[in-house]
Amino acid sequence: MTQNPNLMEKNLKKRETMHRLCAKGLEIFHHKGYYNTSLDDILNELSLSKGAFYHHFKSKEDYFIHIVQNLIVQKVYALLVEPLGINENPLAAIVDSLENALQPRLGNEMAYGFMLHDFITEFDKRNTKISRYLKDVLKVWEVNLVTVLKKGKIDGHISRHVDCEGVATYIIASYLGMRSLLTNSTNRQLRYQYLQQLKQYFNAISIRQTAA
Amino acid sequence: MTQNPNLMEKNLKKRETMHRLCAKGLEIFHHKGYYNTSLDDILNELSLSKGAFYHHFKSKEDYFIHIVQNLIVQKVYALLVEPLGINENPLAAIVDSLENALQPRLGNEMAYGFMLHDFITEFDKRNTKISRYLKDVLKVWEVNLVTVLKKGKIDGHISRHVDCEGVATYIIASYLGMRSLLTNSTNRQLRYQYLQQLKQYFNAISIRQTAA
DNA sequence: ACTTTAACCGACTCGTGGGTCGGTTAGTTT
DNA sequence: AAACTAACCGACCCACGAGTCGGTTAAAGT
Repeated sequence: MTQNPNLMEKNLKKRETMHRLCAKGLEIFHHKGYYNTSLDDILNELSLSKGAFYHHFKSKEDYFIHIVQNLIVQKVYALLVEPLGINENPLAAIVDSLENALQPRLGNEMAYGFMLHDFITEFDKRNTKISRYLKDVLKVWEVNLVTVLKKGKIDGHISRHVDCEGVATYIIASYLGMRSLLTNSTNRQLRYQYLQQLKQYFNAISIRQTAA
Repeated sequence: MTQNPNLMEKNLKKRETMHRLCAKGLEIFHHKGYYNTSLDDILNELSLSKGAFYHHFKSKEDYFIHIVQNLIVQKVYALLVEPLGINENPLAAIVDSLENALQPRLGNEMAYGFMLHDFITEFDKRNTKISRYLKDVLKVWEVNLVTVLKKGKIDGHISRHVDCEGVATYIIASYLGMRSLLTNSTNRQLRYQYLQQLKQYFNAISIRQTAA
């Protein structure tokens, strides 16, 4: 019960190991797929044992849910939600955030930007519990998109007759699909084509700013 | 070597069993996922044995490739390629085909319309051989989309400055993503929103037909 | 110093599922 | 009718991977 510095240190150790497990787990799960990755694959890389793992997590499923709630949520916020507030014009902000999210990340973590979709499709029909957690994360993005779109209407950037929920859905759908097409090929061409067409679409729903 | 009617009959028997296996396999694989379905799951439903299976196919992988090349290709053609030729205006034809493909099919085979995407994401990073076969099928759709889009330009339905490859990519991406969002919920709302926004987008790249 | 406990170890169990193999049956050929 | 063979049977093998459990170590508490 004593809350002295020693206990603190123990907690830190625990947290650090759990974080190492989660980080490496996310990396390998995303690379090879959840069901195609055995715990030993991860534990070997970290020189940890089964015992260590089950000391910290009660199952592989529990483990992955930790990863979703700690790491994946963070990435979605950082890449897709927070950037929405940067530009005063929401459509421009969305284009910027997607362009950035589709960039292959520096280092070896290519296409690391947004793994949510890969996992959603993997767990769909296989593990409804995990699916729900993942869809919740997606919902966060959607809600934020709708919010900035509505604000864009008020601020006169977006045509008043558009259906913000519909637009958000369409953006998400096209982005998810794009991510599917991009796997295997870090294809600059594809990314460029996608962003160009997205802008075309945005033209159709935006209010042209009369220059001067 | 004798090509008499009896041999014919044998071949028919073989073909019939293989077809039953493929059809049921596609149904269950699509429902539960390839890796989540054991051969026994399928064989029990058909009251067939391991021996029968391995008499006709050399492995589970070989089996699935048969399914792709016989059944999935057919469905893609029937649902997404052939309808492109019906309407003289390609954008209208595309909208119609997608609207139809997103309809849940009659009977219990809901969302049966287009399973290609589910499989592509499942095999990505897990089985590159099968992935290639699946991507080839997707490519067929893409090529046909580009063809009708280019024809649409010539016929004066589509603005001359658009990038047909880019448009095809964008259509495919949004459609694949839409399919992801539709799983679990046979959501009429989502489908409607998607088609509305697709039309918005098409407005941006089409040449308005001056009525009268 | 002695005990307790958190963190970790690794051999083990056990269910699952792809693939094998020695059959049996029923129809065909000669 | 005997020999042959395609279609099919189902018990078995074996690898793999999630989860278990009785340890060991090292630091903390007393």
